[in-house]
Amino acid sequence: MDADHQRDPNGPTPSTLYGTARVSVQRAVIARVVREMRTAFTAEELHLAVADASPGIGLATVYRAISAMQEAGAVMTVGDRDGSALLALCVRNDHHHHLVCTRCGRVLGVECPLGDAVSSAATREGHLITSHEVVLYGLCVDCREGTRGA
Amino acid sequence: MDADHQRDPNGPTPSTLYGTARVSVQRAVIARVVREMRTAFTAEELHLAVADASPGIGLATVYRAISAMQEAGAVMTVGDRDGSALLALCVRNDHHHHLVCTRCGRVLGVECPLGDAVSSAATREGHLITSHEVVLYGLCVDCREGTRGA
DNA sequence: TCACCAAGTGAGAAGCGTTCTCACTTGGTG
DNA sequence: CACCAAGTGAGAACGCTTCTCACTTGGTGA
Ligand SMILES: [Mn+2]
Ligand SMILES: [Mn+2]
Ligand SMILES: [Zn+2]
Ligand SMILES: [Zn+2]
Repeated sequence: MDADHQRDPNGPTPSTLYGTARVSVQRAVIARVVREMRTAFTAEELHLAVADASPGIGLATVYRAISAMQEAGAVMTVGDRDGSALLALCVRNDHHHHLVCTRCGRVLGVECPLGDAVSSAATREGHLITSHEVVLYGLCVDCREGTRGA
Repeated sequence: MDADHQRDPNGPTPSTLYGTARVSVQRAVIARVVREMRTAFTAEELHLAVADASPGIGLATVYRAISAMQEAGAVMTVGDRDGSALLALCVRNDHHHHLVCTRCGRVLGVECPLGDAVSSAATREGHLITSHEVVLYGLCVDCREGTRGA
């Protein structure tokens, strides 16, 4: 059942972001736009970018595509921005987390910084830890250089 | 400026959860109810518990109290439940995170499982990490025993 | 090839958690 | 005690997300 959450390990942009769900022409457009995304984005921002590429695609369709991509493990929520969910394309399909640049919005997939002691189905002081969420915020290499000395 | 986010280190239930904000009679009631909370809670659940102790306190007042407690560092968001923010009382006032029992809702403050490599203002592969979020989910000791063999 | 129909779509309405507005009250300060 | 910034309650408003419904699409099997 984990197959639904595993995508093609070859390359950072799998051929489909929707798992086993049907890929309509609208979803193909949305997937192409998402693959071009290098930063975190909201549903509305994605809708605008999609409308720029192919006008007429409804907001509900964008939301439904986001749900499908989330279920497929291709997109994750990495925070909120003004009440809207902040989304990011997962560029790797193993267990990982995200580093969100608070300056340019770029998102980097990072290895799980939690050790074996606090990994899936591990024990911590008598408690059974079954899952976890980690998000790192900071400056990417480029933005770090840009603000050097500021 | 960090003083606003530091509370009395003596004991797990500081005398005020509101930092420097004014403590009205309504907020005193809300603070007492929150201190009795042993599980994560939503704003509506808190409002119901507050109404049980002292009817007439408005939902907006509960939300405003939550905001004040969050700014004071006494309450943190530990997830969502059906679209509502899940909140938890912070039982420690140093840098820490939370383990939420997915069965009984109990919340335990846990030490930051991230090492020095990924701590505040640390560097990771050229990126400057300024903050992070960590939430652990699993079963507390009691619930783990309750489901033994199930 | 073609009928079938589950899955997807678009537009707008609806839902719902949260915030805001406004007239009023409270409580700390001097 | 006067002052007034801060807080309150009720309900309206806001805004993100989901739902509804009639219609279309596209994968599957005969
Ligand atoms: Mn991890
Ligand atoms: Mn930490
Ligand atoms: Zn950046
Ligand atoms: Zn438990």
